[in-house]
Amino acid sequence: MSVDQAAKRDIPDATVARLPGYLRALGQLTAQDVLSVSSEELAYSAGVSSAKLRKDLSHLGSYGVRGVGYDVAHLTYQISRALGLTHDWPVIIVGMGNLGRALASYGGFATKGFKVVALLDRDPQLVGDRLDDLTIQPMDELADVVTPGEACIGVVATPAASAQDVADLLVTAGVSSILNFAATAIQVPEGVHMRKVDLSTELQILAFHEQQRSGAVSDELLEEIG
Amino acid sequence: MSVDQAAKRDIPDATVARLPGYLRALGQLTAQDVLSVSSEELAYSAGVSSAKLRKDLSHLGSYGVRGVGYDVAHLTYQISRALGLTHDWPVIIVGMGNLGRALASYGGFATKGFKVVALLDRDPQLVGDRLDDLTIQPMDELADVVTPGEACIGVVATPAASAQDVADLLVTAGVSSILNFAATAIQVPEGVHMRKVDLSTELQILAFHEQQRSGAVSDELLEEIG
DNA sequence: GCGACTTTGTGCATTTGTTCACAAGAGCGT
DNA sequence: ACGCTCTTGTGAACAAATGCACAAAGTCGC
Repeated sequence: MSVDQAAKRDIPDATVARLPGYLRALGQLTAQDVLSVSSEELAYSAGVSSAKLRKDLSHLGSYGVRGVGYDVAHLTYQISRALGLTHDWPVIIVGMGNLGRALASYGGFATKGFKVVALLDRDPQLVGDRLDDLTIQPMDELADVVTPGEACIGVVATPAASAQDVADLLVTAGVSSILNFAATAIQVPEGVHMRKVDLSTELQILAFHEQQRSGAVSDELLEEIG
Repeated sequence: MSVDQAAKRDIPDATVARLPGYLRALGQLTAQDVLSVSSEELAYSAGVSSAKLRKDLSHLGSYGVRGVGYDVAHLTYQISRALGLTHDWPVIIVGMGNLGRALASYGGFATKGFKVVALLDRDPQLVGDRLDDLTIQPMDELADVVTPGEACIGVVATPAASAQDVADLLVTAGVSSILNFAATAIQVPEGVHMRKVDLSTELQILAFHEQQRSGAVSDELLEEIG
């Protein structure tokens, strides 16, 4: 095993979760023709502390220059490589309701690294509709769009009720990474990676903090009175 | 300050982030007329370990019965209360493109706890369109829809380029919690809570793990050969 | 009532992540 | 060549989160 691979192997999860943010900030700098950036500046753009940024980057290797900063283009390349974005990953979206359609036309895929290769829906009414360059296909064509041996990411954008069934079908077809937008937890066998994105979860977390804030205000008032 | 409030005060962030998942799992149990559930079962439904679930719940108080489990209705209430969902929070959505519209009609809001009170967009073409029960309003009516003194959650679903401007406007209008769906990091003043949901970030994290997997496979092959 | 059985709640050890503070470099002017 | 200034990279201290294992506390059958 090369040293290089060993270095990649043990990038902490917390760091991996932040790398896309750095990549995006670097993209904005590139668009502004900025050639070099300090950890302080990049950290600000990405919304983290500079110490955290430097430690994160140190897990990838030593790509900065002391006294100067980081070369925007080179760091972009190194992070892309660490994340495995040197080639495009095929993405399949299942569920062409409001959300599925929004996702399909979302610029997020245009970002280098992903390519939507198929849109699926169970509803015969939707099958055949065109969206951008793709035609919506029925569920039973799933096996045809997954290339055996090639890794592929499945996006579940169906109602909660069918999310588990869809996930099972994806796994059976050989998809080993699933992004779940449905409003339910889904179970996947070991070895399959699953991430969940959920509007109401995020709102509820915000609600908690709002409530904490108002609670704190009440307490201050109470203390003043008491 | 009551003991109760003190207990709520120091719920760890990691726990808060998982409470919505428990709440959802409990909702499904309620729908199935299940009255009582063990930590093992509930943990499975929510996709966490039972030890983690029990420790999480222990931060809210002691609402289980040893040897029996948790009362579904009571635990639902306690978690709702801890999250501050005992009354509805008003939500404003800014940006009525594909994503904004999908969010507005998403069932996630129907979940008890939130109520969309306004839809805004900068584009005069969209202003006046109706969506469900609401009419899309121009940006300059923002001040009118935020009730002074009442906490409110703002959802940013605009293109990346205008996200920061929109966030600034929201903050100025008095919104103190922001959920950002735009493909960019935004800066908010201290005291304002901000969370970010991003498709490409999630895809990139999945890509990283896929790449790790394929790397691991290569390494195994190399070891067998060597 | 009492013992067998079940499941919670929690103290403790371990792992993971963050922050601090500074030595080690690298460029620059003289 | 040398010292000055800047910024990285990192060891070490600190904090947060997780997982383990079991005592405490309940139910149930008899």
